Amino acid sequence: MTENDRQTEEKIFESATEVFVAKGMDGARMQDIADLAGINKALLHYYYRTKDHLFNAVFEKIAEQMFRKFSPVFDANLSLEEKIRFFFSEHISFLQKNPRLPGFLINEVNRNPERIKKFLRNIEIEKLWQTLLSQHQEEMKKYNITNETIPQLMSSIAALSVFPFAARAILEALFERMGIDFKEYSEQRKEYAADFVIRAISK
Amino acid sequence: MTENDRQTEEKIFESATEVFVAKGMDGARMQDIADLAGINKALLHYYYRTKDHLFNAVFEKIAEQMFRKFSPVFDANLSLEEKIRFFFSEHISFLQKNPRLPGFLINEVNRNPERIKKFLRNIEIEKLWQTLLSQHQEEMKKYNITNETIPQLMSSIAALSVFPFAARAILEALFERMGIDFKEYSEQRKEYAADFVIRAISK
DNA sequence: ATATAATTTAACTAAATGGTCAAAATTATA
DNA sequence: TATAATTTTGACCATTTAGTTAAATTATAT
Repeated sequence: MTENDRQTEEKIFESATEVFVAKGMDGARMQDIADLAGINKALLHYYYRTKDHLFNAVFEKIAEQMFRKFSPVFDANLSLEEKIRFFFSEHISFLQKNPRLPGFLINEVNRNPERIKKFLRNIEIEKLWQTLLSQHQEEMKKYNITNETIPQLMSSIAALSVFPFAARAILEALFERMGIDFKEYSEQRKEYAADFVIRAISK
Repeated sequence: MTENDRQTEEKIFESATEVFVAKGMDGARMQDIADLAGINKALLHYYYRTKDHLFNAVFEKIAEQMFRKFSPVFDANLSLEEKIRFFFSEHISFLQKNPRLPGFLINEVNRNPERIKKFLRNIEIEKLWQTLLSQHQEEMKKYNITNETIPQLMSSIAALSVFPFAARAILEALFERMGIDFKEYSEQRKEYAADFVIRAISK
């Protein structure tokens, strides 16, 4: 039954995602994935031949989700400032719903740097890049953004969005003793980070 | 022989650090640590009873190193701006020498959030906090830093310093195709990040 | 209905892994 | 130098784990 089929495969994939994200590739157990999916362990191997296959499928999906969130920034017919606000709002909303993804990605990318290289080869970064540059030539002059500082700026923007979620456990440990709630903090962050960047690039 | 003793114990600890940082707790193998230390696996258990014991020792040391780098900021008789520059310069220099620590910490802290909570309980954060507040009351007014935004600001500073190293593999994959060298980037970053923050908090 | 194909399971295997132990080697001590 | 204490080792064990297999069950086509 193709319908039932799809159901089990999907259930396996969801369970695998949950376990891999929580425990990482090395910490994840095929048995745990099977249990969570409510199926036999052998069935995992029927749908995804090996742990590696299953993990790769999960990783690709997650990486794709993470990076997809960046792309609207490149098309949208918005000013640079609007794009920055839009990005933080969208990306942090996504991370609020998927708070463990940053930690997962950072872990796996460190464990196997080749994987992300291969993954990014399929994304035409140069193209997106050129789009962005041509869309904002005048603004970049205005904001004093040069080719030299673009990587610094881009990585700073990513840092401000992603880091709090990657290091969430540390921040929560600190916040706990200051009476700060992480949820509140991350909600505030959408605006704070956007303002922060915009002030930083305004001379 | 206490001297020789110290040597093997140290060698074990160094090897364990290297392997744990590279592979994480779950990915690390006691055999690999023993091999790297040039000793028998049984000897690991002679000095550190279990893998957990050994890992805890390594983790504590690394966490301590990471957070120690923050503390001079609290004593130094410097202006807020000087402290910011000082921090980025010092912390990024440390990370250049220990580029894998951020990824390691983020991974392990996500795997076991309790560990970092326990660790931070031994650091008198409230005290450091109060020191900082009292040292810079006027400047905080000048920069429009309120009690509300302090967590946002602090986490932003940490993010700008730590994130590029945690996500180094991703950045390198991107930079590779833009002809940018990570070493150069991280050297530039000390000044860029400091300027970035200072502009961001100046109205 | 029946044969064929696809899905699911229980039981099993081989390899890896953390940990143990008794003996050997080395070092300290009387 | 003899003896005791410590350090180091090789061989071993129990458990865990990814992966296999053959049989059973279910769905599909004729």
